[in-house]
Amino acid sequence: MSDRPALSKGEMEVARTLWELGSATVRQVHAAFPAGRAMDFATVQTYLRRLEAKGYVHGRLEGRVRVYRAKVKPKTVIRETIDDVLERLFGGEALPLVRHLIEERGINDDELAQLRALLDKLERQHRNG
Amino acid sequence: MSDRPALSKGEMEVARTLWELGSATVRQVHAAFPAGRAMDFATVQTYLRRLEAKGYVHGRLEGRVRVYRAKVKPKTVIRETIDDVLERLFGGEALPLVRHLIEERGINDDELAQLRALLDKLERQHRNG
DNA sequence: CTTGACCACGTACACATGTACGCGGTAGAG
DNA sequence: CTCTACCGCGTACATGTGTACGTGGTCAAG
Repeated sequence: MSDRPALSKGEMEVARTLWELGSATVRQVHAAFPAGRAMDFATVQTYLRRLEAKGYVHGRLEGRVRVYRAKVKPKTVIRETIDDVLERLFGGEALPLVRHLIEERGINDDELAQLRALLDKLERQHRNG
Repeated sequence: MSDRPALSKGEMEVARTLWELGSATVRQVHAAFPAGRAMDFATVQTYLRRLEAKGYVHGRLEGRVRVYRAKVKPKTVIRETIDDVLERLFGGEALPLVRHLIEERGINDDELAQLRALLDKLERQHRNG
């Protein structure tokens, strides 16, 4: 299923930023980084280059500036990443992770309600589908 | 919060096996590896050494054999790992990940029921606590 | 005592990752 | 035209990771 090399933590952060921006130059990605998680301009540049080498983004020279845009959708990357975590931490089972998230991390009333709605929807789909 | 160096993928697998065994020698960990995910004996050994260096396990010579046991609980590692994933992939929000797990990965009726029960329990806790 | 099985431990090594410098080119300011 | 600010790109390098070999020592069988 997964063909491209997986993303490292750092690469992931840069990819995430690029997804948010849609399309951006090195400088823009660099600038968009949350304060407190600053990294050097050149570092961002390297990450983008590596992301391109791995096939996750595509960069095109527009004038004298290279503009990058994502080639792989966040959903895909998220799925691959989560699949991996699931495999390594829970033997591939999704439910234990859901349980962990709900039990160990605080879920507030609002989120609880959203979850419940989600379950309702799923149940309807099961019945119909 | 997290002080020890994070576990790499491979280290995680070995740690997981050790958690299952509770306490084991290199050979036992090696043998306990699921077929299809075999790795060399020496590789397991190296991982255990590194896990010890990172403070995750503790090995003691019992007779002429080194017996390893986990120093850090799975729950702790899982939490740190998930926190990390959450941070990098979802900006720290737990709900989107739950949503992803429920929507993108198949959850069957049985699991759905379990989830629902979990939510009920949580809701009671919220009301009482 | 000799041989074989087994093990701890040091060491190795290629590739990945995190982080960054510096050269050489160019667009715009003066 | 010259200076400056900026940028692409090649390169670097320490550390992390995946994977493993070989040496030397020890217990057990013969």
